[in-house]
Amino acid sequence: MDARKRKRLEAAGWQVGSATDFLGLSTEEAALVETRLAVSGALRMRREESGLTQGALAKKLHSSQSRVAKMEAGDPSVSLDLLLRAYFATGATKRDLAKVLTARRRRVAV
Amino acid sequence: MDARKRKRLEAAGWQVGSATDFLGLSTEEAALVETRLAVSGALRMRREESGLTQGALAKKLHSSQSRVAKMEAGDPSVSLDLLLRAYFATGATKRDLAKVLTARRRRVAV
DNA sequence: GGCGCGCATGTCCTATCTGACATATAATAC
DNA sequence: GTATTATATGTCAGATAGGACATGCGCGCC
Repeated sequence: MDARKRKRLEAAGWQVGSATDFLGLSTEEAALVETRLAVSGALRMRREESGLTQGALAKKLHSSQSRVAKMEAGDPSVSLDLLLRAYFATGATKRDLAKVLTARRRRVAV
Repeated sequence: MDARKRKRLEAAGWQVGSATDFLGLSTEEAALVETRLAVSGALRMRREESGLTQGALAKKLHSSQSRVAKMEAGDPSVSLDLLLRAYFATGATKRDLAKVLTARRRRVAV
């Protein structure tokens, strides 16, 4: 199974297990998926905190509301490039990103 | 701003180099580019420190030597997804990534 | 000199991602 | 009720990134 396919499956919530796990692929993919999720969560937080709608953010990015929704949903069809572009467009900095990457998984407010 | 983005904006009818700069686009692009460069530099460092050739790393990734060369050169044809996949494949963690993002630009050894 | 090794660069063809659009759902206001 | 607003989901043509391959460059070695 190639890495791309694998990524798609895992991001979609699948448990992909096979011999390749012994080659470190699993760890590497996990880190990537975690990174994506961390950014997409942080993006939603920043957007909501700045009172922007998905449509408004999309306009800033010259993108579309549906794509912003997919970013925040962690949809595997969204690249990290686009995710980060959106994240930075909310005013976040590299330093903010670093924080998000080290932060322990946050419990959502209720 | 890289040529592709510029082309896209211009094709969409924007004046690049003037008004759009005030909308935070410039800052956002800068952060993205800096992030890419930071990762690509860190990748090369980790690869060399672990004594891997570009070809060997490529094999791990099921990619090719030329693409690894492009990653490390910061070539715009390489996505952040691929860059991070490679970085994590060297054994780096999210925490390592966070460090790289906050580190002051390092002077290359002479 | 030639040979091999590691890295860089450019060009294919194909796979994947993107913005746009349509449409659906949910919540609120009237 | 239905209108509006924000978000979610699916699809598609066109744009872009992918691996593979060829080739060039520098360097150490014999």
